[in-house]
Amino acid sequence: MLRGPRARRHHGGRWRVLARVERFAEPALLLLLRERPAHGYDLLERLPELTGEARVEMGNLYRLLRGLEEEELVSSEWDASSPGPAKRRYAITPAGERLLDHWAEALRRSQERTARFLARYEERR
Amino acid sequence: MLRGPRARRHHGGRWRVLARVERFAEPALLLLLRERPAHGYDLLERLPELTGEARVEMGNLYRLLRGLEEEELVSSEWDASSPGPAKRRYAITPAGERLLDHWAEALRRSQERTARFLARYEERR
DNA sequence: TCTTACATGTGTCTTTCACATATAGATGTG
DNA sequence: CACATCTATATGTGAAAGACACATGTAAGA
Repeated sequence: MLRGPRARRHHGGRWRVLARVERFAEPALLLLLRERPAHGYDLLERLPELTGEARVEMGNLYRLLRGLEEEELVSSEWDASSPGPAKRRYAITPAGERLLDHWAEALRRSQERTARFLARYEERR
Repeated sequence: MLRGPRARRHHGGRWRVLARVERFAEPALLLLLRERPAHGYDLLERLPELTGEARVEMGNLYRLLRGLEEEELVSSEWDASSPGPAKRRYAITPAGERLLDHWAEALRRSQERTARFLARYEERR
């Protein structure tokens, strides 16, 4: 129950807690794409700037990108211009920008909840 | 992909984003129990003080409490003193308090990550 | 030639969580 | 008394997100 990907056993019989925001990869991708269009591998390398220690797994990233495209939150096309393996270049859509705005609001509310939690935690530490 | 329990369809064909912290019910329970021992139903009513709009579902709460007890993060005993249906009174253990401390640290790191995200979001809004 | 970096994917299992349902004692209301 | 409601604790089940492993192909460099 406490085991698993988000709270892993770790040397010394303690649980490693990450306290990640659910589906944080999604707003992170949208934010990176709002700054500039990019392809998947590029996003994979830039994501840790936003997600930190909690890396996004490669396979899931590409699935997430295709999911976002199905929802018309991003668009993509094969980029034949540059050399090397074929790459798909993604760009954010207006609907994607609106969703990012909603994420930002939700993240602000999340910040407030967590701040209240931490204040209450410190109260009688 | 964007559907489901955490991002629900909502009037007007838009996705409601909640941005909750994963497994937040766990530190919330530990914090409430550190303040004073309580039984499940009592915790169920007090949890919204910490979780806000994101309610904890009853069935999952009792499962979570038993899971925490298996890990010896809380202890419990049947409370025959008060009238009404039998209730199980939970208390936090020293291991539970240590885990709560780890959650607090993780939540602070989460706050910083989210703050960086929001700052970057505002940058070129 | 062989390895490594770049680039995009699929298969599959576990964990978390939502939603529905079951059980039972106590209390109030017609 | 019958019936509903509140208190209290559970189980069953299915969907979504994510971890981990693997597959495929191009290109550059040792």
